[in-house]
Amino acid sequence: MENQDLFPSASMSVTVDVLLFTIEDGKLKLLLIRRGEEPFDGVPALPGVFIRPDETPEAAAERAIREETGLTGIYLEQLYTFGAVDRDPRRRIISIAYMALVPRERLTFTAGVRTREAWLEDVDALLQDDRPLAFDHREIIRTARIRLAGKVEYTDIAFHLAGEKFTLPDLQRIFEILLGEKLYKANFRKKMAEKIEETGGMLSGGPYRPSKLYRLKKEKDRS
Amino acid sequence: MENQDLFPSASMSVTVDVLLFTIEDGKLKLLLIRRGEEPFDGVPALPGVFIRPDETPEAAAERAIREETGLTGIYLEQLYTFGAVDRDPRRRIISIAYMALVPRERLTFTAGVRTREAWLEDVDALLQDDRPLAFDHREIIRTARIRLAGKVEYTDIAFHLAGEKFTLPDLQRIFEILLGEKLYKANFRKKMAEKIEETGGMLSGGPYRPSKLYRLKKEKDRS
DNA sequence: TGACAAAGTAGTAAAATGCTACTATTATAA
DNA sequence: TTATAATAGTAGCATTTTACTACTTTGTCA
Repeated sequence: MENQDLFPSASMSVTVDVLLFTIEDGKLKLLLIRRGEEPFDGVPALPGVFIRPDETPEAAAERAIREETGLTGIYLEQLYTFGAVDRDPRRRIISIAYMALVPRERLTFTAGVRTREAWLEDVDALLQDDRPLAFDHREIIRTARIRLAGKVEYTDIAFHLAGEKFTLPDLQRIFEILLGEKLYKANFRKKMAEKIEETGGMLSGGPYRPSKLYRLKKEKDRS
Repeated sequence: MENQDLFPSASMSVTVDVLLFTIEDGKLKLLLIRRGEEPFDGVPALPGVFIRPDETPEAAAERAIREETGLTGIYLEQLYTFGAVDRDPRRRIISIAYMALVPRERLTFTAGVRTREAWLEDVDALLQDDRPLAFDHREIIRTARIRLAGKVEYTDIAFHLAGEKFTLPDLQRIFEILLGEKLYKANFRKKMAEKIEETGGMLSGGPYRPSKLYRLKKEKDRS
């Protein structure tokens, strides 16, 4: 990389795009904004910022989230770097995409300073139809959706979409939404057993039998 | 991303680093080069190039490989993008790392035009000791090693380290090297059965019983 | 007090995995 | 020509995980 080259000083703009996911109404949703300038003025897009010279990509992603939602300290992971030569019609831009996961109850958002509006969009519905999205953002979203489904199986990523305390039925719904398939209750509970612990509390308020509240165990406390 | 920003025209250098893996002498090995200029002149490093303005990151990775080995058309996948502010002592550089996998028999290499020498290094041994490596290349290698072990389990990535035709004992060795653990022969064969098909040929030449040659089935032909 | 409906548990068949031990095949040496 | 070494390949069983059904429990609300 830092190898020399025929064009050693060639430089380009680098941006960060953020895919902020949450679960709402039993659906996986994603924060979109309406662009407030060219190109793609008025078109839905992912929130994003240029990386500043003194800023890591991750810090830039955090800044993008903060600008759009006011939130800090939410779970972030790098997705992929998109670098097609013509992905921006004006000039060469390379963009590092980050996925952010947040429980719905922590999430608030308004239009950013330079953004017309912001809203949550049903991801799977969005990927079905062919509404226009700015740049290559549709491809980025598709990549993220696949990654998310894949990582549910071998990481604890799904827990970032649940709150601090959660019920097992709710947790199961999150897993099912991400995976796109029904799971068996009994087996799901057996598999979760080693990862979670009871808080002692119950979630009443709904009709019918209340469910117990759990929290995610620390990695080290697992059997 | 293509959102406007307070520093909309801030730009930086973007490079690609390549982790070219192969299997040799029962070990996972990686192509390293000795740098031929500052910074880190004379220090081992990953091969890499600056991305040209009219070139995708993937094409740049292919070019880096071609320059060092003469090879084209080998398996490539993006690993991660590294962007610590001080990862290059001179100036801000963001680097996209790519993993390349190639069967040992396809691989030849010599020092590149601007490189002093090139050689294959035992990856796990390298990660044990603390020999100096240029930039954050040690961290990049560590990240790749983990990714590789992880992806063996749920993708066909390991097959890229075997040739077109391979024996099951050889294939099992590749899996074991990547995973870092012994596998049970009988179970391994059952699991591979759906992915592979016999070529009809045998690999003789060794002492003792020859083994059958297989090839990877096309995805669509699998049961 | 009882019905509703979801929370939570039991249990069993089938499939995958962990693990041991066997048989089959070939090259080489005697 | 035969015995032997050593790997290729298979059988088979115990254990664990997964698929799936059906039950019992517990609260709210009429």
